[in-house]
Amino acid sequence: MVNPSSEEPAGSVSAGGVRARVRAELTAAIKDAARRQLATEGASALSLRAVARELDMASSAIYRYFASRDDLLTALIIDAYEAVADAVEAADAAADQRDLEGRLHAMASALRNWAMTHPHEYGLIFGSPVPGYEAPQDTIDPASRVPIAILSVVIEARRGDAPDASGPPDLAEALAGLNGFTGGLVTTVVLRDAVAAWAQLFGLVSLELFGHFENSVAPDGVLFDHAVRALANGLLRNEAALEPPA
Amino acid sequence: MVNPSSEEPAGSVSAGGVRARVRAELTAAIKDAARRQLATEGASALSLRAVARELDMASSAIYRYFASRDDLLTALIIDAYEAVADAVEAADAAADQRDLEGRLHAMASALRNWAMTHPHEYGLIFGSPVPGYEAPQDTIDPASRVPIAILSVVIEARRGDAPDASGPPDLAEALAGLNGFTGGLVTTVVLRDAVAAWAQLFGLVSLELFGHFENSVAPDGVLFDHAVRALANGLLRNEAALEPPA
DNA sequence: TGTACATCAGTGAACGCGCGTTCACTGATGTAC
DNA sequence: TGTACATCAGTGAACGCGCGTTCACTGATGTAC
Repeated sequence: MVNPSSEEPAGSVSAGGVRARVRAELTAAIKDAARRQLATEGASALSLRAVARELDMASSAIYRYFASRDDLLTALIIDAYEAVADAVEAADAAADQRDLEGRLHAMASALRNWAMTHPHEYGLIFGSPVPGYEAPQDTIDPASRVPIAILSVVIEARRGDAPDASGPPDLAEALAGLNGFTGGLVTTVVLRDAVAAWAQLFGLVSLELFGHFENSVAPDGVLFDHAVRALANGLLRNEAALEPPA
Repeated sequence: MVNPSSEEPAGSVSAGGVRARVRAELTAAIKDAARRQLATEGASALSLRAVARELDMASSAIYRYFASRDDLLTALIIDAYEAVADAVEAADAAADQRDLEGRLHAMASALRNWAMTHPHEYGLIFGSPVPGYEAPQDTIDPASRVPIAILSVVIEARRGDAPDASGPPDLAEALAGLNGFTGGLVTTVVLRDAVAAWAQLFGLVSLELFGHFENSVAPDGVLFDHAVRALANGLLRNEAALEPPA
């Protein structure tokens, strides 16, 4: 019922506007407190009562802003998706648009930086799904912004590939869901490489953040940097798309 | 205090052996019930009381087998690491040892298959860390078996690379933690590619399993197959190790 | 083989806790005339 | 500008629940002589 993300309904600009602004502020304060709690307790331990406690209000008051715990969680998830996407897209926009390798590197670094500075929010959206929580439709669009940003650069780089090398039909079918994003501008082999690249970036960040690089890879991002450069180097030229002799 | 994984202490073979065997069986039954619960509720909702309920015993009885909830969780985590590792290593062993690409493909497929058939156990070890749970030392060795198996094939394939192409010193430093595993048999550039490959496999499996491929990549593993073959093809030859023009 | 003792497995009650959500309510803020 | 009414924000008590862990205990199983 409560829909805090919708704009205030039309009404008296001064009076109604005040109420709406206060409401928006408290909504944000609740989400901030929830985020803070996320950082110390983890997603599934997120508690409405604890959030209310931090804000010095009755636990029942939260229900004026979010219909349920899951609603609050959904809001946090959407915010997190938007936040990483903002960071990644901003990094892309700040780069020389002609330097595709530079853009890819900038986006990858932005992704890793955001993850390192918001580890629990990253885990919320990129870790194992929260048990019992079913992601609603509203999360789909925000969730696709980052992968789309990365795919886009690859597509731009490889648009010129000969269309006769369009790859095996079963692969095309497996990637059919991406046609809406790519507009068929690119061969399926390139698309395969682009998805694999996104998986590698996601994998490097997640492995590090989730502790799987402990004692084996330094936490300074040097490996990440080199790996991304190598990835971009292979990906944005034709070499990496070589098919097995088969 | 309770250490269910240790073998039975020396004693009368018949009598002591019976008690120990019964104990081992119940320990396994507890872990099975816990795993079953994991599958429906997720890791952080794992409850000793629910496990006890499923086994028709008093909740306090669990404490004869595991000192605490965290101890049980640790046992499940270790089991899960061992189980994936067993699957991956078995797939490797079953392949023609001379066909390195085949071995890599076999291991990758085993990883994905295990993940698909044990999604919550996969999430337990490869998802976001369970809040408040600190992984003890005993998890380190089992956790490294899979990455080591994968690195090993790459190392074997690329052992002959010219040692003068040993790569930038900062990269060598970042990967110094891996020296114990590789014995310096391989250049740091190859090592970088190997880690990136592991990250890509992990990323492909995790993205799919955690729902990030919904509506974009078919769930039939066709993309995975093609991506792995392309990865192996590039990785096990020299081409993928080409450095950027600097 | 038989007996006295020690060890172990499992019970059930209890402690203290926190949780999500509902409900009837009080005041304050906004709206319509 | 003033008044009557509607809407909204926030309260505090309560419901019913499940949790991890401890404790003193009862029987059964194993051990030593």
